Amino acid sequence: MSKKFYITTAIPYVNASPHIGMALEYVQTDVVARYHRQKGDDVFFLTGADENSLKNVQAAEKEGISTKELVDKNTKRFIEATKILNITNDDFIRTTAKKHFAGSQKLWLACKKEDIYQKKYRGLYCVGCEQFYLEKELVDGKCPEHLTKPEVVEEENYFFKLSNYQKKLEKLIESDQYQVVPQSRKNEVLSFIKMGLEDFSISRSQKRAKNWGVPVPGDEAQVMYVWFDALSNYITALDYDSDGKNFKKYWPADVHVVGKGIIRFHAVYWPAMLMSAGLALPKKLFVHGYINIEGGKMSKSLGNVVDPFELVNKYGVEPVRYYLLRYIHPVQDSDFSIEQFEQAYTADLANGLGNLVSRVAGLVEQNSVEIKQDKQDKQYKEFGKLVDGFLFDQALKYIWDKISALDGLIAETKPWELAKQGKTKELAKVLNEAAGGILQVSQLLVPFLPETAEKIEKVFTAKPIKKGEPLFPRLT
RNA sequence: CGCGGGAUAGAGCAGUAGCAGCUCGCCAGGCCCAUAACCUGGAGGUCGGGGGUGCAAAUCCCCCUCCCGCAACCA
Repeated sequence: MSKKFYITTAIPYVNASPHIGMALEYVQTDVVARYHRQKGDDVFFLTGADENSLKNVQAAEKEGISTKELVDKNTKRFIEATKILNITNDDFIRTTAKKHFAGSQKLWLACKKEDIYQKKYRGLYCVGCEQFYLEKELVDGKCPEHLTKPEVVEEENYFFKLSNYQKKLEKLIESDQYQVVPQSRKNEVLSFIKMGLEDFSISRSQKRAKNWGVPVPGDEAQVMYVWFDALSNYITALDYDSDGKNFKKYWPADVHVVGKGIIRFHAVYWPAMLMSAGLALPKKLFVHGYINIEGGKMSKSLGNVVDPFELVNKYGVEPVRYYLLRYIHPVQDSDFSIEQFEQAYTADLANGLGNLVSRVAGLVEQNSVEIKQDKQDKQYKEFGKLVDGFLFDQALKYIWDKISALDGLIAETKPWELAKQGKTKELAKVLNEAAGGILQVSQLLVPFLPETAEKIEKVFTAKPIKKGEPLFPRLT
């Protein structure tokens, strides 16, 4: 009986095409999913799109198209991104889906009555931005964007009584019953909780929501605040609405993967909502960092957005996956640079792995050596720990240390000399060791660079073994 | 006193107490099987600054400087 493993990414709002940051999240999550599949677990990997965000409405207005058209168009781009990045998600939830509407409404109704209440909210609202501002965010009492005075708007909304869960949440996080990784993020969450939790709004008026989003059950005048509905995607995708078999089988999530910007929603709001509804809680929250460009934030207005499509088209999927996993720090913010990317390509992929494969395959072919497969599945405890700990950079370093050791082995044993001297026995021994090492490397590589791993395995299990084309041609 | 992250060789980074390390670049040698790839050796750092604890600190404690994010109904 295999173990179930449910892993999710966050669902981005789709007001624009996906950028490299989302690609990072996709790839990281994909590695964990593939790793668990390789171990024989019954994996369900979910990703999707938040289509109910007001940002989508605003983006559609700007483009002069309907919101529906906009989300259809942009969600398609996110789905394409998962495809070109070779992401193995089992489902892609769109929050405009019927079952999502039904599911998030069901969750709302499942929450304890005393946890959801109505309250008047009063705030400074900028019509231009269509959002509320805090006093301190204003410049001279004016909206920093439009330089106009915001209106005082009063609206009655539904609130969630987060304050009821302060103690429970603190214990939940503290005890690692819901484990926040890395530790520094856990500390951040704890100190946030300890500062005192305020109730948060879970609805807005239809008017403010522009008639877009999930209606509050029993109150047509209100639409769910996007977080309430967005978070529920993790269960609605499993057919929570109909109490489907996926929900029964896979919930709770084993890992939620999210960016550092939305940690509170996942570490605090989400478990509180689930507790209120009497549902099981997720087990782990992995928080990754952001990708910076030359030390600064990536943003459209600065025109420094890195497009994953362009990268993949130019260099191929596997180098992009490799770079994101090896040189973008798994949890800290990291700089992206194309120079570093190309350097990694040349040094690690072309000169390192690619060259080693050609080298050994060539030696085997030239000397017609027979490579015996020893099919013993070796356990790499240390390596497993790295992947389970989301230390993708170190896991790849571990693999590349092996590659480098194999290059060292060849330099030391000089197979070409053994061949000249007619020492066929020794030659066969050395080349078997090298080929065996490469096959081990390809096994370790499977979750990270699936296509490359497959190619390597094909080369070294072929009969007879042939050198073939370079895995990673040199950049010109 | 808002919260967090960062400051380590020319560049990019790893390293949470025990001789300061990796990749690229640079210099010198080796090899010639391989994608002008591979291997060995070398130069280059007072680990942001100051103080403290320890036999021992990049690593723990305190103070300071600079950089970058976030500041809850914003994904």
